[in-house]
Amino acid sequence: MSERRATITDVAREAGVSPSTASVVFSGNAPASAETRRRVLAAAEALGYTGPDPRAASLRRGRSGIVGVVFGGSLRAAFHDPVTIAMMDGIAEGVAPLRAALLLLPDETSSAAPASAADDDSSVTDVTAEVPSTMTSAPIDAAVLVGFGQTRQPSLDVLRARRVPVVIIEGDAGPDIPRIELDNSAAQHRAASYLRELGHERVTLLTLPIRPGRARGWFGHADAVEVDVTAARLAGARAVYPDAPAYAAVTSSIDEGLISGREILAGPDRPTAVIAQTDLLAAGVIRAAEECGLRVPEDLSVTGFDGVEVDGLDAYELTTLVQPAVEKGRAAGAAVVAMLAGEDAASVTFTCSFRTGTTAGAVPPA
Amino acid sequence: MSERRATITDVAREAGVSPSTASVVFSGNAPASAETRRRVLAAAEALGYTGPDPRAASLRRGRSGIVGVVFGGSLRAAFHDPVTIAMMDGIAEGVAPLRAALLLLPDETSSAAPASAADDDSSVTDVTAEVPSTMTSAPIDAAVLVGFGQTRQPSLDVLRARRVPVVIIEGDAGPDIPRIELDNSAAQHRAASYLRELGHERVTLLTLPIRPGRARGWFGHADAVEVDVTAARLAGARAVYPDAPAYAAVTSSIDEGLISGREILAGPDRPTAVIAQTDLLAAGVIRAAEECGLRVPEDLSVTGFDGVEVDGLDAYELTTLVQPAVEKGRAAGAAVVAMLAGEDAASVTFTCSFRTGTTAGAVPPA
DNA sequence: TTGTAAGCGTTATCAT
DNA sequence: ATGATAACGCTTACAA
Repeated sequence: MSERRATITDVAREAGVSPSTASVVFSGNAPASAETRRRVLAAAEALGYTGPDPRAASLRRGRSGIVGVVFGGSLRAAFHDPVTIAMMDGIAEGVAPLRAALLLLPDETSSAAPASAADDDSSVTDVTAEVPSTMTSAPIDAAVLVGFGQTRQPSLDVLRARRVPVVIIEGDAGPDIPRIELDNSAAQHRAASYLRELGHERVTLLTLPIRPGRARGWFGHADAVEVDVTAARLAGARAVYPDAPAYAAVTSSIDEGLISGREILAGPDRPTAVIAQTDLLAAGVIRAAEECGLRVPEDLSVTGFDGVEVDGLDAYELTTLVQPAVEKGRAAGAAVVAMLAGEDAASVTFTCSFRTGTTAGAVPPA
Repeated sequence: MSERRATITDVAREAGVSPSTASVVFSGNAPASAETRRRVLAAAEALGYTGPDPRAASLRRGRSGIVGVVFGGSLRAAFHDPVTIAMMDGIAEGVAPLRAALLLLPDETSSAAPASAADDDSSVTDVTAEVPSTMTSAPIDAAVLVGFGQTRQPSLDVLRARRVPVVIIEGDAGPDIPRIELDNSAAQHRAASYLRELGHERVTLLTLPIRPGRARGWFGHADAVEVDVTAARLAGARAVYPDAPAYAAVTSSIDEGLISGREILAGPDRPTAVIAQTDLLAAGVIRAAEECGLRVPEDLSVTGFDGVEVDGLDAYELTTLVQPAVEKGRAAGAAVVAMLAGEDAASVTFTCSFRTGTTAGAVPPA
């Protein structure tokens, strides 16, 4: 009932041409006469042939037309972040010349399964043990690493061993890997300076997590800040306000900002300004301020970071640092295209622009 | 400088075994002695061989280990919707037995590019013309269609022609395609009944778009509702409130709900309850109510739909219909697994559960 | 412009 | 438990 699927050879035979000619008609990689094209296409239609099998084509070509996007966490977490989504958009655009599609590769550490009995027998290290199987067996031409901490080294090792070209966004993967970066520190410095010019002295910093897994709360100069982005933005703020109290959130969301904001605003020495490390956190702080009956920016100034559209913040325009998220993705995509073309891709650092919104103003009179 | 990449044949030779034996060591598809395994692995390490080339393996196996996820729009739009993200999570879980990765296939209609001169010459229809090239050339084993309107028929045709197993979430793709559905109408009916029991008479419906591209605004019984989800939920509400005024949003977001909410609450005959078709819209309506100085639920009752966590709605627990979004995805994944195993997958309809939150209460005294 | 030929690297089958 | 062999379906030199 279901006969063997037609191949390009069948189509060629039916059309009375050679397989290579038929191939050329489908790929367009060489000229073919209109008449030949017509015959081949007609034969294809007659046989229900829908075009070259991508699996066979990719073996022969050595390219699959797929670019992997590796996240340092769950899909859910990644897509909760508007910046990540914008970057994905950019990556898709950037790799467009390749006509490539994006393969989602979440890189969650699988709990290290105890290996088989023969373990101490073998001196051979199974480097793939702590790496999702898709990472080793997905037919990707290149990979973009997103939001990568030091933690994900094993996956990176696998990719390098496979000689898959890799570019990393916001992270350090060693000297050979092109990086797409942001001027986090300088940018945050600008926002802090702005507040200082407005006269703010009592400023609190609301940061991203300083360490994976650490609980929400205050931290001091003694606490190590292990997350790069957090550290960079923190440094920029600290350059202006060296001794500002700092409070670390556990994630970037409005609700998290609200919870953190409540605590920050509850203290005896209430700040006149809060520098939040993301727009979502800033939005939450604004909510917290509203709860306390504080007006923004009259009683409290709030700055964010990212420049994303925060859904539900309609009434305000956030004073924030707008990062070119889509362009970061686009640059990563372009880097991939370059590497695949045999050129070597340079690292890029993007610059945030400071946007004066409506959420930061003069320091309130004492 | 860069010599040819080692193949499994090289590894086999180095290890003194046959290629098929080496293959077995890597795939685990047949038993191999510990000693053989050790030798092969050692040879692989020595040669820098990182495992079978996925492209070759997928040609031979006839499987790529990739499941496509097709969105009826841009990635950006898709990932803006928390329900979609939850579903993606579920799909990933559902296809886990396949050890497959997910390929993103946005299905935006490319502006029909005028074809070459020889056009009227040819009677052969190029069915792929209005379909993204990735759809025709991506090595996917199966596809999950998400949020699909009638619009995307061409892509579906391509997939069927390629004989790629397809399952569709919230949409109708014809009798042969397994569907993952929700009891939208019945569920919405429950929420409406609840409001009626609370005594509400003046109720306004805030719906999803009734037609792609239509502007925000009021609509009546005469207006055709072309979007399935919108129609189903609307019908459920209309069964209880046949003549309730209805207002269509243009998307599902808090800000959109806020804008719509303002207009809904501004009228002369202000409703005592709003039935919103999504949680995000409901959240926006609540914001709008707050703006007018209306208390929820004392002055205005609001119900949502979806049961997602709305970031920034901390103070309320939405009265809503909780849909099993993750399970929908999981079911789609399971259907894919079944179809790939040669079984045929049944359609599934999931049931929403009504959650009594804090946003709907008794009708305020006149 | 079209045809011929030679793989691309792997794995399933069937012996042994 | 291991080995020999034959595809999997296509594309690209190269020749005509």
